[in-house]
Amino acid sequence: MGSCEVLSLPTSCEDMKRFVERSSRTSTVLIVGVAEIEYRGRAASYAAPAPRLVVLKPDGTLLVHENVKREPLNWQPPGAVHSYSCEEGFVIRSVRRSPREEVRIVLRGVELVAACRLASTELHVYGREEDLARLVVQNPHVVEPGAVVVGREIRTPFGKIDVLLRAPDGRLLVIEVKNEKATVASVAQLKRYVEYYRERGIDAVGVLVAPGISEEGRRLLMKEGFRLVDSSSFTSAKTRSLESYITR
Amino acid sequence: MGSCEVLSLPTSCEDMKRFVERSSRTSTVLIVGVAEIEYRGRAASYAAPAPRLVVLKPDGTLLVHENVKREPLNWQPPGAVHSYSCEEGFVIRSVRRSPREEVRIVLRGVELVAACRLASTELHVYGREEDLARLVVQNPHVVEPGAVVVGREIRTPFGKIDVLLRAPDGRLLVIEVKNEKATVASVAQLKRYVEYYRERGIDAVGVLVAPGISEEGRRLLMKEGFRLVDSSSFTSAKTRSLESYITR
DNA sequence: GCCTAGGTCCCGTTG
DNA sequence: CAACGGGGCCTAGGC
Repeated sequence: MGSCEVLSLPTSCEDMKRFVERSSRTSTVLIVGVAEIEYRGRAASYAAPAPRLVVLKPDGTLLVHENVKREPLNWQPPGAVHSYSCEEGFVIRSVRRSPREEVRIVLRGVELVAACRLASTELHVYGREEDLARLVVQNPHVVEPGAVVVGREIRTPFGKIDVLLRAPDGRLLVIEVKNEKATVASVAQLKRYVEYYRERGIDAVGVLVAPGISEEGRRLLMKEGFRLVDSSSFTSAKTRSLESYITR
Repeated sequence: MGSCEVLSLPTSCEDMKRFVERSSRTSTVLIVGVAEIEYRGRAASYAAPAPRLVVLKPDGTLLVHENVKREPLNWQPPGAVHSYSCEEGFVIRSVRRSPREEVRIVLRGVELVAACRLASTELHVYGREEDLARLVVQNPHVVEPGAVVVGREIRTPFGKIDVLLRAPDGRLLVIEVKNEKATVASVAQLKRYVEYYRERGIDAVGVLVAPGISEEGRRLLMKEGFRLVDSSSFTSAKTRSLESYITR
């Protein structure tokens, strides 16, 4: 269907400017060339001229990539406004407000300019914390026999509680779910929620549902008298749903 | 210097395979085409065939971008190993161990294939927490007149303390530095450090150095009797150094 | 807009 | 290797 348009080089800066202005509204523009980059905003940085890849997306996203790393060297998130000019070279100025941030790129030796219409889909990712929380809600007995679900994503002044259960003896079970190994910060988070109830005279106990915990996390957990439920016990079910999902 | 090589299309899958295998050791490879993507690892996802940009870096990084968002739809961090084959289309298989993760991309309608040698530099970003902590170490009096520096990045079982000061009255001042507005989690972190000392019978007080704090953060801060030092008071100095830096 | 928390977070550093 | 915390984190969801 021919969704890419490649600008034939060499060309004048003005031609490049016209090409990019025209195509960047609907297409993702790729530019490879010697780029000098200044960034000022929440922090600041300067990168001396070197060959880099610049990606401009129609939603205002700006990416500057080098030969290494998953992360761009410099960037602008969606919503930034780009403007182009011909000065010391082809200049891209990308501005974002709130927070006010600006990236200025000077391109000199341009090697490749292409504009491609790409998709913008919603990717469903399976196997996140939300999925694990759902499993807990559907099987509260894995935390404690006879426990019943009180609520999900309960808001407190200190954040949302993943799952709230009530044990047969009346105590509240505050459940914090972690998809990956829990850390000391996970336990601290749980502690904030439990203290919120205890300060209101409600008997609550913290329960961490995670596939494991760091040594320091365990220490704090013990000190607070909280419990750890190993979620690997029901990862088989998780894997099964995952398989059915991935194979369409 | 001609650092980009563009594969002329259309071409056979075998030619593409050879081109990518050859160039991907030293160059960043850009492929635009209709891509179908499966990911399995810490989570799992499936993306139906659609036009997308695939970036392969020599360090093993894999990126799949669409028309929107700063974040790639799918990816593999540095260290992944890519292999290529011709099956239902041009197939890229990218495997990472620890954690074991795999991305499989099937490319059918290929629109653009280019390989470019890009730079790999070290970018110095100025204005991060480290810089603010340095300012505190150099000017402990902004926290408390007469305070002296005890240490920096002190390790406790609950994490590293940014700066530790001793007040003229002998009390320890545990300083937590935040480059941006502090949150409830920042205060909780500080609380862990202070409690560490108090449990050992050492009189300690928490001080948060930040350009501001969220309302809930402030509430917890008050409750704990900690102090907030507004770092905007010495951002002028920060800005000055930043200016001298950015203008080379 | 602020605030909270998750993320296939990535990334560097240290033990 | 694990663990911890920063990051210009980004992104989604509430309010």
